[in-house]
Order: sequence, then C-alpha cells, then structure tokens
Amino acid sequence: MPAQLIAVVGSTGTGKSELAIRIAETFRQDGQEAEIVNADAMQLYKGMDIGTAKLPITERRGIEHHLVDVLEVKQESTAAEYQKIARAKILEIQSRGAMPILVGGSMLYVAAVLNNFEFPVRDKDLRASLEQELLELGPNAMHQKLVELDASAASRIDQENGRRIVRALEIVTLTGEPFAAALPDEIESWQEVLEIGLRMDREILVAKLAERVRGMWSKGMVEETKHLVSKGLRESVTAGYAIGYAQALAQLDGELSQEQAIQSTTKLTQKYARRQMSWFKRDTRINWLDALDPEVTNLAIDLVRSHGLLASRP
RNA sequence: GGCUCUGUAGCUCAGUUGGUAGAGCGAACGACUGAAAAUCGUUAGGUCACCGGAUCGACGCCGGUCGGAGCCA
Repeated sequence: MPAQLIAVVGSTGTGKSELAIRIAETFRQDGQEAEIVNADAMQLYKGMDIGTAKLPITERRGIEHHLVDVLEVKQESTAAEYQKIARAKILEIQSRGAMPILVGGSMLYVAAVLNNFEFPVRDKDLRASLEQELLELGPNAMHQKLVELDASAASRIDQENGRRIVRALEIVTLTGEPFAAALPDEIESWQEVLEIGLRMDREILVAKLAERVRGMWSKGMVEETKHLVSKGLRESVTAGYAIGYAQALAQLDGELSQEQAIQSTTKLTQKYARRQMSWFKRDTRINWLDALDPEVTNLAIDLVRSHGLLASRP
C-alpha cells in the first residue's frame, strides 16, 4: 500500500510552492487529483500576502489550495490547533480519493502533522501568570523553579530561554509529571509519507532572499502592513511577530528607516532559512533535491512515481 | 600648508595608571513537544595600520611613514 500523502518542505525561497503545483499538475494529467495543504504558519492569515510570498489565486493554475487565508490577523495561531485542522483536511482529501500535498516551511507545523506526537496540555491563565513572573523575576529564577519541579527537563532547557522555561513549567504544573523537553530520537510517522525536501546552495539562497525582501517592499509591504494594522495586527501575538511585518511596523512607527527595515528583514529571513535547514536535517524521511537543478521537477515526479503514487508512465 | 581627532574581529566600536585583547551585530554549527517567521545555545575569526625607539615586557609611551575625519589659513 503506497503512501497517500506527499509533503514538500525546505527553506523559505527554495521554490516549494511551485514544485508542489507542478506535482499536482502531473497528477491531473494522469487523470488523478492532487490538492495542496498549506503548512506555512503565516500564510494561514488573511491579508498577509506580500510578506509571505503567498501565491495569488490566479497563479495557482486551478490547483486547490487549503488552509490559506483561514485566520484573521488578530487570531492566535498555534501548532496544536494547526495539527488538528491540517490532519482533518488531509483525511478529507484522501477520502475523496485525491492526493494531499502538504507544502510549507514552518518546521513545528510540518512536524505536528507528519509525526506522531501529542502536544501536552495547556492552560491560558497559568501561562499568563507564568509569563508575568518571567517578566518580574527573569529567566534564571524561573529556570531555578523548573530545576526544583523537574530537574531533567530543566537540564535540557537553557537558563536564558524564558519561552521554553515557561512552557515547561506550565506542563509540569498541570500534569505533575516529568516533561521530556526533547525531540524524540526516532520519528514515528502519523501516516506513511513521501517527503521531498528542496535545498539550495547557501550563498545563492542568501542573495535570492535579499532580492526577494527588496521586492516585497517595492510591491507595497508597508501599505499591506498599514492595512493589517486596521485589522488588529498590533494586538496579534502571532502575526505581529512575523519577519517583515514586525519590521514594517517599526518603519511605520519611525523606529526604522525603510532601508533599515529592509536590511533587518533580510538578515532575519536568511537566519530563518538556516534554522529551517537545521530542523529539517534531522528528518531522515526527506528525499533532498537541489532546487537549482534544472531537472528538479522531473526528479521530484520520478520520486512520486517510484513510490507508486502515480500509476501511469509518461 | 598648519592645528586637532583618528586607524583594534567581516561591520560598529570598548579597552581603567604598560603585563600580547573584549562586546554587540554578522558568520558557521546546534537545540526545539500548544506564539515556531517564535525562543535560545555553542564555536570560529585579530602580526591591535606600518616601521623604528626607550622598557624585563607595548594595543597602550616616544619618533617617523601611510590612510581616514574635522577645523584654520
């Protein structure tokens, strides 16, 4: 029984969206259907178009795209929530006999869907009070509390990493049980999946991303951000921190010049691409392809075929 | 031409009264279980512009050379 799920992952700017559409088109030529499921945390948001390099509907070539524009900017987005809706969507597509193609670079989101794991409980009020404590006491004191409650988890979380310390305290307090605080050594798949990874020579990607960010500004990144402010972008805990939007907000506030905003966004994007590689590297299921190889589409389709997901030959 | 300031890591700069150097950013690598485009960690980079002098010892003091910035003519 061949996998009934394809995933296209990799760093931002490597051409995942385009490759996914090409694969879907191949299914269509073959008399089958394939639909794309977005796994980009920020493309979930309505109105965040330029800064997320979201493909306009006119460029989707009739291929169905799911989980794009499903959240208002002021709504929170979480990996656990995403896990539910993305898996539900994948099962729905499969039940129609079509092939779901999960596409995106949000590491935790992709992992939440493809891997077998359950997010531990959370409690908003407890979280809020722990965050308040973090502000007052600082990360080291919070880390000390974690040492007392769960020394093993504490040993795996850096003393300065307030964010992870708070979450660990939340879990330990709620469950009363030790918290692993580590990714599993061996990935257990939720479903069998054909994972295709796109990678690119770093120097070329760095230059490409610099160009892309500059292009975003000339296409109206600041205007888009201004419009999103009226929708509540500033009050948002997720969307307002998005690379590019945070810098555009700073530019609107006069804290950064346009050139500084562009430079800063460029650097953050380049770092983000690096973190994505570092995360995806450990996923041994991924079949890596060179994004710059002129044959990359054919190589990807060969992979799909060799895994038995496309019946006929060209 | 004269005067003043200045030349330290890829970049911006710290470096107390002489004991061969640090930070931030950047880079490479890594961690990651309900904000993940988040939040953090580790490491590598320096004949302290160059030449000479005094000193046990100079990034630091003295002299000169070269390169910046400003002011006065």
